[in-house]
Amino acid sequence: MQDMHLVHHDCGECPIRHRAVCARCDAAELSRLEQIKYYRSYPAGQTVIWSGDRMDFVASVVSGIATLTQTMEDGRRQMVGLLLPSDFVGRPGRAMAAYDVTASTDLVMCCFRRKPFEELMVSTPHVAQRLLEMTLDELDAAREWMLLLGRKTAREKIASLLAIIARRDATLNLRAAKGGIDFNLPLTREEMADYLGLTLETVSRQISALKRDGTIMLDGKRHVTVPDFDRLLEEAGDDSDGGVLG
Amino acid sequence: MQDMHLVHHDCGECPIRHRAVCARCDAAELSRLEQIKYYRSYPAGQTVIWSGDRMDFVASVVSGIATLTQTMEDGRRQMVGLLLPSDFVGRPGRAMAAYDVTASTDLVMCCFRRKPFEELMVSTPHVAQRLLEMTLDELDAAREWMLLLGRKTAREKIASLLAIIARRDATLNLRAAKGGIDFNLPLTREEMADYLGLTLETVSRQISALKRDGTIMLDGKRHVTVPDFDRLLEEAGDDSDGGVLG
DNA sequence: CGACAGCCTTGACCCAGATCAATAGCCAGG
DNA sequence: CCTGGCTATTGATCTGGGTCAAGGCTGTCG
Repeated sequence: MQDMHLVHHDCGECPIRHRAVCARCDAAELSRLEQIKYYRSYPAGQTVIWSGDRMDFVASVVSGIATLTQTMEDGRRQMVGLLLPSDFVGRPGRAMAAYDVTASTDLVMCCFRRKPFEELMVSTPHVAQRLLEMTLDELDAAREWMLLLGRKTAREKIASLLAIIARRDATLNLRAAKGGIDFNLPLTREEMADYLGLTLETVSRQISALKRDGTIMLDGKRHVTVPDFDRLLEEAGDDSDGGVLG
Repeated sequence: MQDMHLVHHDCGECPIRHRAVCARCDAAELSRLEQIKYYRSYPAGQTVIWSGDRMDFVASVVSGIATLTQTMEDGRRQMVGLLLPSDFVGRPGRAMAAYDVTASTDLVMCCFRRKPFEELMVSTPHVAQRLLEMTLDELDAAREWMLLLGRKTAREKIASLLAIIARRDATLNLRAAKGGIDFNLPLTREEMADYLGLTLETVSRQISALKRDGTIMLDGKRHVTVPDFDRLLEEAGDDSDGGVLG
């Protein structure tokens, strides 16, 4: 957000260089990517693409947060993805957007026109390899989310979301994820509700409840402090470790 | 199921040759795969792998149906994947199973030891390409399921599941998906409940309700006839078309 | 400064689906 | 044939979270 203006003509200095779809590229591959890339910025709240629209680019989130949502005809909404810096948007080989993509905060994306990118995927295996790895990670995340949506209580859902945001925030900002943690919620109550399969009233009530019994502390509506992360994980109903799978 | 004994030493005659992870392979690549493949069979109900167990193979489902489920410590279960013939099991680059894999019917899998398969992925781009494509499809399916789990009513969930099974059954058996359709439910009421984030009682009640008002007909507990597929889709709350995205 | 617009919180009430419980069909085995 | 073990159905009741409604807080703009 503060670096919306930072447009890195040199990929070598890009903050997501080692996590994005280009992570595995060598210098030669990177320069090919550099030739077809361009940056786009969106202010918070703006829609990047509507589901069903033609989409002739793919992109990496450079800074800010984007969301993927599905909407039913009667207006029920479900967020199906939360895209943080380095996450990939779009699907090679598909011309139509399958989801609404929205900038949840101010957003900068590094875009590639779809056709050249697809050609590049065939010729530079490192891009395809990394994309496969990222897609498998997203599939795992989606499946974890399925457990949350199908089986967790409202309180567990909120605790899980806070834990995930805390963890992601910690990795992005290189702080330790143990002991007292604090972070800013990047989502409104309504966006949280859309992500968790709840109503915004229930989100609000459960956050109040977690505050009431000391699992979290709130400073304003957005700033959260977690005095005991393990306790939060317990509330989330996850296996205590949050273990990384080899 | 009926072809549990069919072990195809010649990939050319394999029923999933053109849909599985090997779909794009040329003759040379296929023969390399053929060298490292082996078949395994599991009777209905048997667990293929437990979540957290070491898993040193990956595989394609040849015939039958397998399920992926996640379980919480207190026993709540959520199915996160339904694997039909040609679907892929396991994750290259990961040694631990992330989910319980269970044979829901008698099951035959075409297995590859993980290490040789990983090496082969690097050297034969067609395998990696196809795997990426399949993973992207699964990610889309998982996200569609997130909408179902987060926002659909019990009745819509049942209708959606029936529609999906009907459609998959139709493509596998090359029957037309319009007009009166019939198929066998490959899942018990409890498995359906685990998939839909419901209890088995609710599943039973909603199936009875759909039968009562003529959306489906039941012959025994497993055989379903759908007189009007569009009506079923309406009950599922999906956009009428079920449109394929380019 | 006041007014309005967005967000958020809290309360009262309701209902879809969970839970608890009883029963029925359908084999396989003795 | 009866018995026991599944699987499924159906009823009665309970409850978590949805719905509806009324403010409260904060920041921005005139």
